[in-house]
Amino acid sequence: MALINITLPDGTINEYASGITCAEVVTDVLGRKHGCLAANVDGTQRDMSYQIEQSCSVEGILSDSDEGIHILRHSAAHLLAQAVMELYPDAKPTIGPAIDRGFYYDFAMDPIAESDLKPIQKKMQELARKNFTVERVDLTDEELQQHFADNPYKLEIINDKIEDGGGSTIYKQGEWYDLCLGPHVPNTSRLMFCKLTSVSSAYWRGDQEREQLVRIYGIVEPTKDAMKATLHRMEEAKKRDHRKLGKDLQLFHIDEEVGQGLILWTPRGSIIRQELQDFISSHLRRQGYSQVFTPHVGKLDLYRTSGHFPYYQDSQYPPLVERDLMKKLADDGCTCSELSNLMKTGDIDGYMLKPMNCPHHVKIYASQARSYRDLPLRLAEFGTVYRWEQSGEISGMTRVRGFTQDDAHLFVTEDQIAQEVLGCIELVQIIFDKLGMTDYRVRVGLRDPDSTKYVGEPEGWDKAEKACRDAAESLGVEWSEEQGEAAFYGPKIDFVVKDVIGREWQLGTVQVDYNLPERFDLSYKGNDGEMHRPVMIHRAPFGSMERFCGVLIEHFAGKFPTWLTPTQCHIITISERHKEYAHEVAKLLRENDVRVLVDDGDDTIGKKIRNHRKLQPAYMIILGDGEEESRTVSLRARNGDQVAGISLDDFIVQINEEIADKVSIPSLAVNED
RNA sequence: GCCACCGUGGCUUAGCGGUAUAGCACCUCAUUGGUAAUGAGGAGGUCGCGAGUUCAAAUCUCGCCGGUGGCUCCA
Repeated sequence: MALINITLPDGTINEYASGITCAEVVTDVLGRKHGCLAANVDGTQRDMSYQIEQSCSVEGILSDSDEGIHILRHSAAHLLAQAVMELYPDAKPTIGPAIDRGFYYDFAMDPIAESDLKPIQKKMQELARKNFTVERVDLTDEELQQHFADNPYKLEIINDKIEDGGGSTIYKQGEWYDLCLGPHVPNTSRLMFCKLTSVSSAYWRGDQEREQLVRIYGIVEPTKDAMKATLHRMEEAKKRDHRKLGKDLQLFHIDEEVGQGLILWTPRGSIIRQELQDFISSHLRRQGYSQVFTPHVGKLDLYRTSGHFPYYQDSQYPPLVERDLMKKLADDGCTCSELSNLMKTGDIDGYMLKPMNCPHHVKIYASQARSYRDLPLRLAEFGTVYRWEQSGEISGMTRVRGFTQDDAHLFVTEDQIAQEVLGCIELVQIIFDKLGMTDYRVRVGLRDPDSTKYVGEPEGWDKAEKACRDAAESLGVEWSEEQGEAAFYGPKIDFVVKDVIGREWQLGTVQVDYNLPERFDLSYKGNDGEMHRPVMIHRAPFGSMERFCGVLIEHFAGKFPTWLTPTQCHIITISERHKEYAHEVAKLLRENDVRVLVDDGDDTIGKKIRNHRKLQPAYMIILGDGEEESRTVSLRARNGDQVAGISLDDFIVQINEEIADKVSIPSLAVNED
């Protein structure tokens, strides 16, 4: 028998007989209890049963590695399908991949309820315990057709994805088998710790026009402890959900009578928003932006010119038509669809809630003759826009129908693009740094070189794309280039963050735009005396105040830094005779721009502390005889730390410093170990 | 929009065919208390909205409104 050399991760080379399996190699190296699920053979993932014929490198894949957990999840999806097929023989399995947080499997079957998951999960555990060997089998094209003859979904995949004559593989465990490339765990006992989390619907191949499938989600962990830890993490995440905290902390309210996805900022939430806006504004002024204000509506014609009305109608609130015109049309017997047609063709006009601020800003640019000396012209506005999101998409503050962008439009010459894009990015960096937000990724959307849908000249695009890349690079965080992800009018940079349950949300965006200046026929006179077309940069570094605050609530888990905390100090009296001093302290703090709240009620001190904790003030100030006599305050921090006897004057100085510096964690009363 | 689940006073929640349960918050009284619940009392709900079934509906049925999770991270 031929001998082969196998290189191990540490560089040593062992000699084995050709045909040895991955499992045997790994066992030989790591011992019987190696815990590997599969192996990398020359960098390619293989099953443990894979027979090695030639010299190569081999590395075991452990269940707690990224690769390992992925395999575990994928195998758990198979186990789920096996369980569902035993309980619902008429179901047709379709696809079941591993995903970032677990796995899912889609079935063509009658809808099931969440309560049906328990029995399925039980069946999975039962099957896992039977410890089926998971076996890879090579099949020819004909055999594949036979094996999946009763499953049109699998046949579609076979026909679409598998080259003729190539055949493919299935994985078998017991009687059940599935079309799959693998690799998979060697046996089902590895899948003991599974939990099905939810059931929902999905369309076959994500296409709304196609069959609706039942999707079952689950999570799997290699050990009982790992499962416990994951479940605990999920519980903790729930506690910092901005929708829960928004209610607890009285930051915002959504009222069904006002409308879905429309945020009412309560007094406490408004303070946070206002502080953020002030912060952003101060940096905008430094960067040479001009603040503007524009109304919430504009004429339909404006949006015909910009292209919003014809192209994005489905995601806009329906247009507003003047009352007299409406009446006249009604008297003439005009139907709704006729009205809609008349608006589309431009035969009648109306108004629209603005879906974007750019057309208004463009009109400010165009209100004067511009010369190259005016550029770059940077127009900024906290502009509120309205979009008709699908009802099922709406969620808390992160997906809404009315929101305020920290918007700006920069009108620049082509030569200025790079520098201005960089300026936009710098602003994001300054503010993210201040807020301690480091967990975000940057996506640079570039044009698809093979497509012709893009407006503008290729040379301009090259420059703009380079500007976006360079800007992203300058941030020093994870960023990726995505070809074909550019808007048709220019490349862009997006900032993406995750919420507590791991969903990704796009916050800010910087977009270079050759299109709108064209559509609105914008121009400026260059130093050559000729007329030129400016380029626009759209940028909303935080996306919307709503989404940004939602993400921020979760980022801080409701424990905002002092400068953002709605009520920074809650003053608590020990007894009734300290009332006067408490109000004196409150008055003094207010005069020094500190936001305070006084509780001079007759609850006990313990009770008051307990109650006030719910609102997460930066500090509680406890006032009793001692404090009053010495004109001091005693502080209690959020973590329970206490400092007594700080002179009132010192405290005012210190808290004002803390507020001015925008430190992320209130630290005045925190004892250092 | 589509699928599943959910909707009881400001918040959390019991009840799931005989006109509603508790805690917190709120108000009153007593207590004047030193760092995560002092005691007693009180007020507050047409059980999301509308229809239907029934002698009787928070409870069953249907429609609507709203919320939650999900709707390609592809065999």
